[in-house]
Amino acid sequence: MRFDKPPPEPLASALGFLVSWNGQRMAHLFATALEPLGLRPPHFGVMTLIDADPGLTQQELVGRSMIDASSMVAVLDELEQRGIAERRPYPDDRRKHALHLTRRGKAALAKAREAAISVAIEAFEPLDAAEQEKLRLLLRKLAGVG
Amino acid sequence: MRFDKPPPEPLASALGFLVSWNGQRMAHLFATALEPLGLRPPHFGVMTLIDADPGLTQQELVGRSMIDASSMVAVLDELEQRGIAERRPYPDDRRKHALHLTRRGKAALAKAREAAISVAIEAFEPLDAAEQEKLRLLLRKLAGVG
DNA sequence: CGAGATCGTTTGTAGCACAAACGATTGGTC
DNA sequence: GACCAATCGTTTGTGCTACAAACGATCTCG
Repeated sequence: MRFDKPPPEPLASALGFLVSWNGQRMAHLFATALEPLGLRPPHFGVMTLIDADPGLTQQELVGRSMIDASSMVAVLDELEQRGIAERRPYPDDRRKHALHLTRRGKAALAKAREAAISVAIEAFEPLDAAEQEKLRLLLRKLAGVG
Repeated sequence: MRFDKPPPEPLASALGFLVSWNGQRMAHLFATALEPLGLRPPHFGVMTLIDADPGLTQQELVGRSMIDASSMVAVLDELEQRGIAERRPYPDDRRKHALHLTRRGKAALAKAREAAISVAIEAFEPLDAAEQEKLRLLLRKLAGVG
């Protein structure tokens, strides 16, 4: 996808298209910002979830991340292989794994957060603080968040 | 991706995530609405462009649609095979093709437009007219449109 | 005419969603 | 205590799309 130019005019008037275009652009910027760290958005999301709630099972991660179970296996394999996360045995149920971040994983997450914040600041620069807040409220309402 | 539930709370507060989530949801809803017609979003986009400006070359379509040249070949192959569009010889340059919609193509586009409009109305139902307009303005500004 | 650019095309790599099936393990039931 | 169904993580396969590189045909320009 090319995001160097704003969308052409007939499309830029359609609200649905605008929502979709900005969304894909944002996802693309985010992925680009993460790339130098060797991470893709799914990795960042999973790392964030594990950090917020250590010991989560893969099933719980799937439920919270919108990543399907098949892909989750691959993401965790990569995180584990790189020493960022580890699957520990889950007490009382040998089918499950308890996911934890390693020390290296927490450091990597901190770096990734910096990149995410800095790209967000840059991306939303066209809007002032009040406009950003208004946008947030509208999108929350559109998304159906209380 | 699962869009049946609103995004989980730690994420729903991040503006970048909200933009991205709503965008992907919108794209997904749109694709689903188009599916019964045997069309995918790229087909609809290309059909719309050809209809608005008959005789466009593939290069011009690529420039206006954010679809890359490789994929454009496949999209046009499918549209042509289904009798929706046709590649006619381009006057003065035998490398180029002039794209046109067939009568059947125009009918298919009309149907697709109905589906698109109806899904848009449904998707933006949580927002009243004034809110939708405010959202449109904010997103245009964010996208860098005039 | 010849060199270089352009247009459409083909091929290959990669990420991701989705669906189906599998072994290991668990829990409930008779 | 044995059996059956459900669950968890996993593997495999299909489909769509972005991206990059290369190609033949054709055009343009010197």
